[in-house]
Amino acid sequence: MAYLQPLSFTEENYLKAIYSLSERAESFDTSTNEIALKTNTKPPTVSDMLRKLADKKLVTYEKYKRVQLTKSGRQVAIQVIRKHRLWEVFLHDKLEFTWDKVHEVAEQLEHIRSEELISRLEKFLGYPTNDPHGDPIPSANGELTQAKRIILSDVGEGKVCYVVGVKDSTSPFLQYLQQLNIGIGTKIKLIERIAYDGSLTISMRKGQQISVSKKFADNVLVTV
Amino acid sequence: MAYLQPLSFTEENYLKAIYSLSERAESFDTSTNEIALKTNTKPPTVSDMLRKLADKKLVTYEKYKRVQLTKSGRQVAIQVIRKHRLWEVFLHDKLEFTWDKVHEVAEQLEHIRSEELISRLEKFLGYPTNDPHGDPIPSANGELTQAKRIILSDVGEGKVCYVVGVKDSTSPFLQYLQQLNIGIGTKIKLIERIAYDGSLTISMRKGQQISVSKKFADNVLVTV
DNA sequence: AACAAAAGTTAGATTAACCTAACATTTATT
DNA sequence: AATAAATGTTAGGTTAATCTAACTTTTGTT
Repeated sequence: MAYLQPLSFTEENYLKAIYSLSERAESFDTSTNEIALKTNTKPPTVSDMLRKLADKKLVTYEKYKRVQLTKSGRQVAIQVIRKHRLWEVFLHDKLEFTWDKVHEVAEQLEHIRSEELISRLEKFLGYPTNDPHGDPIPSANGELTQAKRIILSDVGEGKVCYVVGVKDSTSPFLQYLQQLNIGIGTKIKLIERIAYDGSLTISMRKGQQISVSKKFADNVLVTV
Repeated sequence: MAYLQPLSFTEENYLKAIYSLSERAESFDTSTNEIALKTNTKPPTVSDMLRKLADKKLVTYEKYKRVQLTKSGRQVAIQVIRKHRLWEVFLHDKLEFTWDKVHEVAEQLEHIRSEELISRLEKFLGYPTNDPHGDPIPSANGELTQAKRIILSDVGEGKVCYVVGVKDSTSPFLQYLQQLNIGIGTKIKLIERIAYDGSLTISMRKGQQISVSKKFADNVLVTV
């Protein structure tokens, strides 16, 4: 559970990668090649690292088999994600970075080592529950409460929902969102669904109605 | 002037160490052993690093001779110091870290690479000119303007001054300051100097008068 | 079931940052 | 000026993280 030696940035990054690859629908493990892809390294490098992480009891791993995080490995990964997301909130809310630029800087900040820093930062930010992309922020003890999120396309006609995130986080999409003045927390009412092409008529704020494509609505995450 | 490859954390730390060792009264250079001392390494490690930094034109260095920063080496060092001090202000002013704990965390934060981050942070903090220890914050273009600072002991009777920093930054001293409720910006009026032992009677805020020793007053930096 | 393709590992090198032990140079002192 | 002390460098080794090339195991397909 506790790990004596602090982990290197590199080790933290591998654990984070393994976490995100493992926590997908219906898979609790991942593979050497997938990790290599995600971390921009080559498979042999990953093999070495997996042996090392297994020695430290952070992953369960046997040659030629798929990898899984142990309980402590998962805790480390979640703490890194917690730090990443809190820094993203800071960059977005306080420093006014745009959505599409917070990630890169947070990638660096997430490795700063100081419990006190993170708890003070969290307090300073007002104990946020979601990052600027709508992803939930794990609590200090590693709990991750995920509100039920659906895509905007699946909201019923006449229903009201709140934007909590996006599925696509590429720049063009994020920029379009900004143009439409849609962000985290935006309240949206679904006026009408056009059967022909799945496009939606929605209204926001002062009743201004706009039309958005199905492709767009598939990439906006909301809670009802 | 421009350096193509970004420098490693380690290289930045050596440059910072060389800078602080070089910028002391009457010396514009430093030595292998001093650097080893400052960076907690051994002299051979420093020798290697100096050769490397010399190749990158960040220091002027010849075997067995003393080292000096080049113009671009100095610029790099100053930018690191700028980042360090801005982060210290953030930690102290926004996250309410105590004086004595900001340094350690800032040592890590100072290496985060992002021009935009630093300029936004600076703006967010209100373009501070000094860090929580009173040291001046270099401007984005590397200028360091040092307001005239004198020790509290040298303030004339009846004169008013403002605390801008400390000479001693060990914990016991900083804690004593906190106890007296003296910090950066505190307005102090010097009431009386006792000739016998050099101790001072000062008043702050609502006229509460206290007495402090010469030793104490020698370590408080102020501007009049 | 055979075998090719895909996935994964081992072997052997490389680079950065460090070390100790041994050697070289500079400096300070008699 | 000779020599001891201090300072600095070289040589050779270590560890972490990476790579390519060659090999092995697993998987998927005819």
